[in-house]
Amino acid sequence: MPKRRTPALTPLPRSFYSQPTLLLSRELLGTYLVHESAQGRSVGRIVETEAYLHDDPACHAYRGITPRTRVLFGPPGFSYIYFIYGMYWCFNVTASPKGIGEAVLIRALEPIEGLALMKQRREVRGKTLKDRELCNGPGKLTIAMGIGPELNGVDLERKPLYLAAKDSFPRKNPGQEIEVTTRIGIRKAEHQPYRFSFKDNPFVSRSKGL
DNA sequence: AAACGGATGGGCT
DNA sequence: GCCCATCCGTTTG
Repeated sequence: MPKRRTPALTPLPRSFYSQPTLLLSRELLGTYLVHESAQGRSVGRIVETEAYLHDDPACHAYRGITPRTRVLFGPPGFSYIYFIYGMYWCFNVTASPKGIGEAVLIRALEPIEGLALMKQRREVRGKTLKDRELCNGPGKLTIAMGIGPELNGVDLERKPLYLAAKDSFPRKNPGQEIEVTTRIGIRKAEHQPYRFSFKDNPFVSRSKGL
């Protein structure tokens, strides 16, 4: 007796990632991040993003190509995963044409599928978390989704890590108004309105930002 | 509700 | 040696 059908998900094509980065940051809202790992499939709906542009001092690519930022200067639609504060990994989607280093940071997801697996991965000091605490931050969602450094630089057009279109699942939350605020946790170019989120969505990392 | 500090390690001047 | 696109528990108002 099937409890729930799992939809066949198709990765978004390269053309999706080829739009201007600020537009892409908006268009990413509502799409589904999918990781098909050995432990199982987990899916989250993107509800919060931040753009990092080539002329933007807060962008890792601002000072040019280094071993770390190499993937940022490649084609759009690849993963850029970096290590932060000695403990966490943050997941980005590369944007902009080859040779220009821009990206979109994925800051929060609404957990859609594989919640038991997410809770297992995110378990903090033996305590089980609420659904809204699983992916409401860039460092949290990589843990919940099982995304680590081994996935840095992979093509998001293919398994095991990819994005699927907004209509891949029945829409849950009403109210899809997009809110634009300043970015969180940065000290350079902190006034730029480069953060995008679904207004009043309970799964975003914070309700503030401006 | 907001502010604060500790954990913890790679990247780059 | 300083800076971090963070998180979590504790303290303070």
